Amino acid sequence: MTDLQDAPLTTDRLSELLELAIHEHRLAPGTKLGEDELGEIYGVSRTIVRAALQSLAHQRLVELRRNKGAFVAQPKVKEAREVFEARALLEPRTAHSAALRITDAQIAALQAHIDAEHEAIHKGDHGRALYLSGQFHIEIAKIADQETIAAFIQQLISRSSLIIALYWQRRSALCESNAHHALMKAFIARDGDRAQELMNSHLVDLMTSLDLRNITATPTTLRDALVGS
Amino acid sequence: MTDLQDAPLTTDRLSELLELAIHEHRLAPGTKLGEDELGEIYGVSRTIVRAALQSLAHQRLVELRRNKGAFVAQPKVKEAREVFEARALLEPRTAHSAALRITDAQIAALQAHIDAEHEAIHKGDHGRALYLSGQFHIEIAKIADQETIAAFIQQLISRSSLIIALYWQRRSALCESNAHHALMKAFIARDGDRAQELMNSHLVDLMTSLDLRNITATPTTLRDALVGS
DNA sequence: GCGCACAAAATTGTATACAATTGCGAAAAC
DNA sequence: GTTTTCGCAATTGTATACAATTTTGTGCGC
Repeated sequence: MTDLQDAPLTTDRLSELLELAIHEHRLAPGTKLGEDELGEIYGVSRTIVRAALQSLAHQRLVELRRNKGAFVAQPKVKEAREVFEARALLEPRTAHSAALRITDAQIAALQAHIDAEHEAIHKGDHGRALYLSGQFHIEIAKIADQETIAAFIQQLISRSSLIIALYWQRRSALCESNAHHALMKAFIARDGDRAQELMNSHLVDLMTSLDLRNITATPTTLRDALVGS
Repeated sequence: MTDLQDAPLTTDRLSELLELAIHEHRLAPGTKLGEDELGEIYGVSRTIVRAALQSLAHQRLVELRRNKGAFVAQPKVKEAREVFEARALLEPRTAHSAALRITDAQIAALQAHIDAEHEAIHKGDHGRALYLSGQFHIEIAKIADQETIAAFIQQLISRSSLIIALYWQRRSALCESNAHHALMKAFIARDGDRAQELMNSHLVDLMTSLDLRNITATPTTLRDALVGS
């Protein structure tokens, strides 16, 4: 369970590990993240754990309840909508910029990324596939050379992963990365307008594949219902 | 110097105090924020101070250098551009939504906000005027009922304050809140398109009032030049 | 006088100890 | 048998002590 390298974990590294676990749906929304528990698992003191949890709380991946502890966040329906509305504002234009700036090397890297995504799907590792699928969007923001927006998108992608865990409705056909493939073609053609349009449809597709009708944010499992207030 | 209420400060409260100080230009970019120093000033232990500094670092208001300490951030020219590009992506559409949703009570509150802004300018309290000017934008995002986007805008506004501290060129005529007044009229008319257009021009105006030509991020004072790497 | 090396002081990084709050459970009362 | 209440266990909040790193200051050699 602990890292292979027994070098003491830093705060940032621990944050990354936890973020990855959440992103890959190994940690379900509502799960309690006890400080002592995490500290023992990763061989660090509560000081480090607390800093990492605060970091994740800042990204809205973790909810801190005073004197209660840290829990993997459970975004409400309203928050889910807001996240996708924010993505709709940021990502299409960013894809546009990326298409105009992308280099051949970056195209190759993106293609490798998609290949890895396909491989994960083929292996049935849905968690990793979902993670890579999100990273694809972040890579685009980086290609657009917009670090500030990329940071926002990164947060929104992570939160989207939580939202998918809670509100995904069609269990089959996870991560139809046809959309990513189509985007690639637009990038190769350096067609900014088309990339923007494709990204927009992609996000609409994603959102409509969620079930955001029900008002109550139903926890996934019975246990979560008891743990979460 | 310390708070009137001698109740022990919480992490969040300390973050707010420091953020306000940065926003009002009482803390200049590059200023070193020593942990012991802050702890003594506010009567809390380094534990609290560290948490607050980490929080501010997440908002990019403070830069943490390992084994060196915390410093008020000094955004580079590229970052300054990125911040305003992100604002240009988020705020006009948000103003549009706000104009369609705003209630009479919210209009009154916004008007009171503008009045307070004018008062601060009249008193010559430029720091407070700048702060209120930023809060105006955040209020709009809240009226649009977009908490997620509002949080992003809040961060961008704070960072804009640092950018203004570093790159403002016309020293006179600070915070021409005519723009805010014009926006108010669009809100009162519930004219979404006009609000969106006005917000866009307002941001362009703001950005063109900066001097982002020079490649080197020149520190404001000689001391900063020595402190900053 | 200048420069390098080593030592001391100061500051940050981390762990641990203690305080406060919460939640659970057992015991007692009805 | 059910409910209420008190107390203990567990967990988080905060402060402090210790370790590691950086910076500063001093002295020796050239």
